[in-house]
Amino acid sequence: MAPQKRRTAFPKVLIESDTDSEQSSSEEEEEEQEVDPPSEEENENKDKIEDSNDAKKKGKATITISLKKVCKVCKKAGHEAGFKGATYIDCPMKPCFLCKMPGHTTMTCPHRVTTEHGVIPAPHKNIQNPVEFIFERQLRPGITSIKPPYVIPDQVNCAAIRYHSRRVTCLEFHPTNNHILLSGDKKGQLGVWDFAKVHEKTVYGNIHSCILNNMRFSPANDGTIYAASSDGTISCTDLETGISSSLINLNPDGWQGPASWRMLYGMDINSEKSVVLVADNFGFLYLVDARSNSQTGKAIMIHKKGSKVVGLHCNPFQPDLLLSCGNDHFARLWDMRRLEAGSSLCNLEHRRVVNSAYFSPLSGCKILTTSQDNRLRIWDSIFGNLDSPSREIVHSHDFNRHLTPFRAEWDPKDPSESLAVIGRYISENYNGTALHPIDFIDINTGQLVAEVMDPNITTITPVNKLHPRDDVLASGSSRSLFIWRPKEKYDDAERLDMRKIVVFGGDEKKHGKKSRDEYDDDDSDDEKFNFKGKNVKAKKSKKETTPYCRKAKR
DNA sequence: ACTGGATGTTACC
DNA sequence: TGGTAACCCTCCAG
Repeated sequence: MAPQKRRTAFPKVLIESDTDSEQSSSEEEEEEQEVDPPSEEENENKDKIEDSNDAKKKGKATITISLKKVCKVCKKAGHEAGFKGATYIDCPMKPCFLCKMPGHTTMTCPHRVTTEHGVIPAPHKNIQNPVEFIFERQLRPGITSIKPPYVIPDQVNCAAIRYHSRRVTCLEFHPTNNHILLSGDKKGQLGVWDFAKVHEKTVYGNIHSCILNNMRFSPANDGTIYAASSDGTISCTDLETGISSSLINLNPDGWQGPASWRMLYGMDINSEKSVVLVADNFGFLYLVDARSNSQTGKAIMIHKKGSKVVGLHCNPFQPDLLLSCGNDHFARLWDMRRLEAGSSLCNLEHRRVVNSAYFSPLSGCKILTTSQDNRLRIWDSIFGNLDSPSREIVHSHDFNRHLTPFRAEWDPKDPSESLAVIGRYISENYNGTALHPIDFIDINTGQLVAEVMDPNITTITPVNKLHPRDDVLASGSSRSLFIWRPKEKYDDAERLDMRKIVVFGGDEKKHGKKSRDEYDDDDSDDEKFNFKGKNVKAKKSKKETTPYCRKAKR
């Protein structure tokens, strides 16, 4: 850094305090703004250094520090945005934080989550192509339209745990063992937790060196998990032994700068073809043969060049159909037999980045997407008209760079394929506490079926997964994991005392200097890694098993 | 009970 | 088209 000259004489400091305006009525204050724009200008610039002409002549500057209260959102005086107790007051100068439309705030938004979400109904579609006709005649009857009553896991009465040292990024239930939950975090750690025996967990710490973005169980072996990471590798880990190998490593030469560092985001497995599909941050799809552990063919550009492909999903019913989504504002439908750049069957347009796109879990006929424009979109039939979504549901799940992106997930048990779960970004004031519920939404009507929360969980819960067989919800909120079950099925005695949240060792505050790597909440998801390239073919993961309760959280 | 810092995406030039 | 400032409900440590 260039050496700086010290001023010989300290400049005159003028402090504009807020006292004047507080003494005057608010009406006066507003008037003052209107008739005297320069003063507003001054208010806008807190700590502004202003050289007066007089001072300039003498070679001294006058520092004007404005202590007048300004809105932290728009920097204008006369109002303030932020929490008043547990209620957040929006800045009236900005468009609605929920639906993004100007003219009102979240409080008065017609889509505000109170009893139901805003639904924008489908444009009337009366064009029926032959495929759609056949679908309606032959396949639709297979999907029950009779909705069984929803069972909502709405109480943390089983287990809560914290062993991740970074925010949770993904969750996966074991395909056969009902009590095993796998979790990945921003640091790349993989947790295996038996939530029936609350204290039993294993954390694999050296499989990946940064964000574990997605994971899937091997369809051939339920003791094996595949994971895609921003370190550019796909790992294949044996859950019993912790032995892990890399299927591919897209950064064999290590860190050569952000322009070349490839990160893996979307991942899924096509069990029919025994192919692991992954996609990277530059728009490319890679196919890896799960038997030979080798890449088949070349990488295919499936999204806009240079854009992240954050989600991949193979159709559960029709294995040749692939769904992808990413930062180019599109979800795209592909035929696996004809995969090449620009050959998508369909492009589902969104107004902003698409966080996730999933086929419905049973029939695979519907598509549910989550976009950064605060809308869930439902396409009712992949055989029908996909030019526009059948419905848009306004829901608060905005991007915040410090959070794992929200993804609406289907309930895999719901035979009517109408229930979805997604965490909510904006809070509500519940008895004086600002809480961020987990929303259960009927995607046919847009109605909010349930909002699930616990007064002890004040953090946002962007990661949620419903159990494939049991009435269980697993959620990841910041660094913690929670297991929810239906209140109605358990009496209060079984309710978990949230003070007994289990926090395992290795996460406890250390005294003295902490290394940057250890504690900074560095969300350096993409560019600023400091790791050397690793190209490990097979390695034994370090097992950190700490079977004791370390601390009771308030 | 504060405050600072980490840093992805977008809008704008 | 590339570079960069701005950015609304975080979260945790100090």
